[in-house]
Amino acid sequence: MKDVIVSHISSIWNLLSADEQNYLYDQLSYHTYRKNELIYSEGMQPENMMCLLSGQVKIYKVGPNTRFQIMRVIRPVQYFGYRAYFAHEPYVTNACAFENAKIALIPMKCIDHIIETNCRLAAFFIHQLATDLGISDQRSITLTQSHIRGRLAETILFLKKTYGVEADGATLSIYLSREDLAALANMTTANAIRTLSSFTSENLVVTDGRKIKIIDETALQRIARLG
Amino acid sequence: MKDVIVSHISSIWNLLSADEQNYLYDQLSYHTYRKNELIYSEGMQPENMMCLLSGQVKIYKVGPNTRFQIMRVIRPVQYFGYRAYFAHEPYVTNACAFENAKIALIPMKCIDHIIETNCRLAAFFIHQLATDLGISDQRSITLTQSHIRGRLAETILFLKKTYGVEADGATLSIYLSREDLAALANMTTANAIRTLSSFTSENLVVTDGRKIKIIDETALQRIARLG
DNA sequence: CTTCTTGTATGTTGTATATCATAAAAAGTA
DNA sequence: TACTTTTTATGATATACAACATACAAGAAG
Repeated sequence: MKDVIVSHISSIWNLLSADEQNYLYDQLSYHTYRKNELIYSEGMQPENMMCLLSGQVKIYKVGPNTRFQIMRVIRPVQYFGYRAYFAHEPYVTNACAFENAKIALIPMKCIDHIIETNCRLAAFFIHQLATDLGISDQRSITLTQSHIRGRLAETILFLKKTYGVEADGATLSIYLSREDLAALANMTTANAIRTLSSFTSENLVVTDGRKIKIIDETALQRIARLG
Repeated sequence: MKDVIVSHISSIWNLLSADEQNYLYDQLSYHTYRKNELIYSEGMQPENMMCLLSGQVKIYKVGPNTRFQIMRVIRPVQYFGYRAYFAHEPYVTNACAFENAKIALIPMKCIDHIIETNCRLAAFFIHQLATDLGISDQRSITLTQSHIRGRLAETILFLKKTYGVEADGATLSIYLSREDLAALANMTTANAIRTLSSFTSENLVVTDGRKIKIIDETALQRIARLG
């Protein structure tokens, strides 16, 4: 089992010395989460960093009016759950599997210890955090300044860029409920449905259940850019 | 001059070995910016990391409708301008001095080089980036989910926490224009003025020009919490 | 001292979008 | 099968806020 994990987490594993690999090997563990199962929640102390091996995970926050907003979606093979530990804080977000998920757990204490002497691993996290911070700042602007159509268009394009498309080159390979799509684009479910069906009648996309196929990407880009 | 800089940037200077200090000492430079002068702008390649020695700097982004939003305000002595370099991106924000500012410039190439072997410095940046990412995520929620009164109340409390108060224990020690206050709280200038004067007539704050004195902090917290 | 500019203040109107309501379709469940 | 629950869909209403307009105060510049 552990060897399977190791084969998946190569992007950090390869940064380690043989000694460090041995040290970490003993500490690795593994957990499966069922659909809609909570992985961690706001206020908890972060102990492990996680690597999603398969399935889908969403990281979200709950606002004052109980509406929830998806901050990022984790796809295999990505790491998550380390930010709070590095900031010496409890978690400020919630993580939930929205498809059955297999997750490798890596104790942050070990990571912290290795980082004391392994600068390449440190550089990995610096790069990761710096990239995520840029994305988060960009999202702040998009979510607050763009109008509904712009936000939904941008979200659809974002999903294409992040998750890619199926063999036809146009259908998003991630299937989200309308509610999650709304939580990602910061709008109510009703408006996500409404706006998506506008896009359909304007021949920008075609939907089939939760499948979204992009028809006119240029037009979507224009809508996203103008807000 | 350089020795003055060194005395100010102790939080990273102290993490360096004697050799590293000597190496960096030669590369340090220094620049003063006048009020409203641009320090860097979106699209530029990041070459230096900066340390604000005195004055005030705002980091902001411009949205699709040309409205600008302040992402963070830098106070002495804080570092900024390193995120984009670490993410291998051009700047995605603009930085502008809104009070005459003295700024130390530290070439990122040098930092990058030192980080290859100095894990303590790497850990400094990891901590910094992780903290900023948490703040950015929290702001996303506040700015999108709270209503005007909640956003302004939260912004005032945020300014108190970040910049502190004067001798009376209640007057914010940062003086922002109404326009900047609005850009920070993500609203139009007119609404910032309007809402602030509501707060005044409700005896939550007292204003005198750009001075804001907090009268009823508990009430402000309640408004911020409920959105 | 005027004149011009910039920041502050407040009222009015229009519109984007949340909220509420209802219903059909789809997906589980017995 | 029938029955419940969830998801999707669409219309009507309410409201928060942006946009616009106007006025005044305070500096800055002539």
